[in-house]
Amino acid sequence: MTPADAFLILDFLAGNRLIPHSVFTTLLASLPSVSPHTSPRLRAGLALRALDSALSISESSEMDAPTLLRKARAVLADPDLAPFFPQHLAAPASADDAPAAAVAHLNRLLDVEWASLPPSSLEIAAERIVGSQALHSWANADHAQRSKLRLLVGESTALEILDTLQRPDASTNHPGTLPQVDNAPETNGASHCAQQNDGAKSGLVKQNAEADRPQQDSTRHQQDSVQGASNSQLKESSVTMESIRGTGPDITGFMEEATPRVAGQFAPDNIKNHQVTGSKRSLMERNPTASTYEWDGSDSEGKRPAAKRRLPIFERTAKPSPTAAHKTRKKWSEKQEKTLLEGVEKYGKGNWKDIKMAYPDVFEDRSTVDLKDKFRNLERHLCA
DNA sequence: CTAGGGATATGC
DNA sequence: GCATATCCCTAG
Repeated sequence: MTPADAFLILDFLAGNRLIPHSVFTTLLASLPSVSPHTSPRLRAGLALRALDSALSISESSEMDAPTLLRKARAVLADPDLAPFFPQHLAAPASADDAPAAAVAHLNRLLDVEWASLPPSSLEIAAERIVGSQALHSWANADHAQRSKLRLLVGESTALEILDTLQRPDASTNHPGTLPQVDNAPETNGASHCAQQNDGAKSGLVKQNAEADRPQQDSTRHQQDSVQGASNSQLKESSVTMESIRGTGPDITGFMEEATPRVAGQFAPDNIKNHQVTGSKRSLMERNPTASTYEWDGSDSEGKRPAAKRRLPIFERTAKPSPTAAHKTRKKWSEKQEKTLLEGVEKYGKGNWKDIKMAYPDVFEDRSTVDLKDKFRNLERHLCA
């Protein structure tokens, strides 16, 4: 398992409250180490998990409230964890409160924080292949990619999506349930592209106490349904890494470069729109809150009147730049350069994907190609 | 996905 | 202009 894979799994598991701490701890010990530069979400998940653990009644005997409160405060004061608690959680409950009330209050806050964790990278990827963006992803996939997708989503779901795609009026389809089909349009080229990279060391995730606080205040997401689904698969204590290791296609292929360079269609807020109503939303239904936007945001492109519908097919090239305008140049920070060198030393030159995934926050706005290009430059310096 | 060549922006 | 850094395109 690559460090990148390990990160994806950890990121998902740590933020899922329904996975028991004992199970999580076992998994953590058997995964390759993940760099201390782990993502804010992962760090927040680990912090919440620690607090959750402290507040839970231990085994047989009921613990008294003062003891629970003491344990919780110890966690909140832990220098390794404290930076990752939201302000209102980290602020110790007022000393006047009765311990029982303080514990109850903390539990309530904890519930809110768990529910507010943004979706993990794996969940976002799932959204891309079976959720709101499934049609887009499948439409752009070639034959080999679709074979991979089929393995990931299961045969029946694949058939539904492919059938929807094949309809001539797909783009103007009305919301509704997906039709059932019973034929298999493609041969199944099961492609197992398991990656071998055992350079990973074992160990526990270390917390970086001076890293940024998790910035979750502005964008809160609900993920109850996702958590419920994952729970059914993973809450059995018999889960082992063998059940995850080396089975199925490499999902990281669908994670990388999630957002196009110039314009993206991924609006995180859309995720929560699913399944909040009773009936299941069709994959064909256009997400009412979906939006496209320019990363650059330099001009007022959105205000174009309806006349654009009459423009010929050259419309696209009439936009700001003929060849997808260069994204605003961003100088590499010293931290990024050092991290890149560290990554190359650790994972080897050429394993840009692993390096990027090992330091998600450092390279948040750098693609693997950026990493490669930058290292090429750094190399030139050394040779000169 | 990665390597390598090319285009473009930026600084002098 | 040229050199360099960053970004883009594409073959394998």
